[in-house]
Amino acid sequence: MKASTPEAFQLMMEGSAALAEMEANGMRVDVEYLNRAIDKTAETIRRIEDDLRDDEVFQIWRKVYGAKADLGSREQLGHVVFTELGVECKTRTKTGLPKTDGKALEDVDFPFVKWWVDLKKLEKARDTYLIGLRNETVDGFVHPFFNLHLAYTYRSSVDRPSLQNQPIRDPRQAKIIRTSYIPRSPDHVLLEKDYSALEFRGAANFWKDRDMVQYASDPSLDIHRDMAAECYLLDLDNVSKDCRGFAKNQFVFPTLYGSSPKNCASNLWVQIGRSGLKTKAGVGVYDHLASRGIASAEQFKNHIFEVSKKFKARFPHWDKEKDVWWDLYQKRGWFELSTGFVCKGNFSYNNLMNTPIQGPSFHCLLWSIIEIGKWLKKYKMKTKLICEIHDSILADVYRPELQDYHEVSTRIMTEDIRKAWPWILTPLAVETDIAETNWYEKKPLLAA
DNA sequence: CACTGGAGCCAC
DNA sequence: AAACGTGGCTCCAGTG
Repeated sequence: MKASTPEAFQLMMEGSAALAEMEANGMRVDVEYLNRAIDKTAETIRRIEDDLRDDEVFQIWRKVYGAKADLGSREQLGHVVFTELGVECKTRTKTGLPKTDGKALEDVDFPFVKWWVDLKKLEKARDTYLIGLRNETVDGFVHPFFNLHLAYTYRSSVDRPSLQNQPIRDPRQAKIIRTSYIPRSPDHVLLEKDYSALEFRGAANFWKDRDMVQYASDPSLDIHRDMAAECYLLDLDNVSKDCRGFAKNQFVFPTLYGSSPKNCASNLWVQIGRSGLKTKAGVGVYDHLASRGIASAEQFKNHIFEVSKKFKARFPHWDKEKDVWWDLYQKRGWFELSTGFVCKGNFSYNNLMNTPIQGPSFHCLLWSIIEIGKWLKKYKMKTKLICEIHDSILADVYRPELQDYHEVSTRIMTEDIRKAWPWILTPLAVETDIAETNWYEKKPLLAA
């Protein structure tokens, strides 16, 4: 048996108390808006359902299933699309049925199917987010549970409802849902601070790879941009925002967390077509790659194998240490995080790559929440912490305290923490958003 | 009627 | 040899 350290114990105890306070504070909900949004979304859903029932595809659907025809059934949709309509089925579920997820349906040309997918999105918005929120709202506030004891990486989770997965990438979903969350009074504003590149810095700090630390410290360096340049064979100044984004999420992080070059290559290649990816100069990436001699998935795969080799050569200490780290765990059966938590039990290789990054990264945030909470209490401030989302803290800030809160919270998150935890080798930085009316309207806080 | 696992989708 | 990770929530379909 191996116990966690006193430091980890203390972080867990103080963290639990700080998160309990967050729960008690709660987040203000615009209930009137919420009710209106539910009605409006329901109306849109009804309209789409009516149109779908009038579509000739649904006549076929009805012919097959009769009275049992159900627009909500994926199994029925899969049969209609991939058998009755004769669309080629490229992917199947574990149980052998045609897959009917967004990816499988995006290339199906029938307008019926596009609207069906849209219908599902709206139902998700209404059922999971809007109604889910209303069910948990009492007297205009929602008080979700913040857990420290559920994720085995010692990350947090939130439930009833989760506020850590509120839509933000799809602008329509984001607007419908995030408009519901508002400051607790006209004297307050929402202020959200998130750590910049927390997990890449976490990787550098854990592996202590000199070159990784360098990348995570020098603002003029950008690993995602550089890897985009290598993956797509671009000059650095020809890397578009999307190219960088795909390199980040389909090469750099997957590689750090144990994915194979083969998988990275396959995902990157498909994504070029799916997104219509272009270079900064506006050239299609398939065309660009073809002009550099890479015209097939097979050639691209071989290319990404080379990129992968160079990535390892770029960070040789990481490349060596990750296997030492895995071997040690296999020998002892447990491993310890930078923040003192001891993890024992069955972990996969990929768990061993991910947990020491994801856990302590969140612990940086947790430490900051604790210290900001202490400071708010010490000075009897009216500002309240109301939510955290892995690398960000949401505060309901009393307007007269805005400047103080902004300065002190940033200092705690970026400077004080490094004095407490010398294992953090890289600088830390935060970005701040402010929302005067509701969470959807948040925008970068302009320097005062 | 309650419960469960699969499938899917939302976030970081 | 190869392997991206962590969560919550909903509906459907099947079971008891």
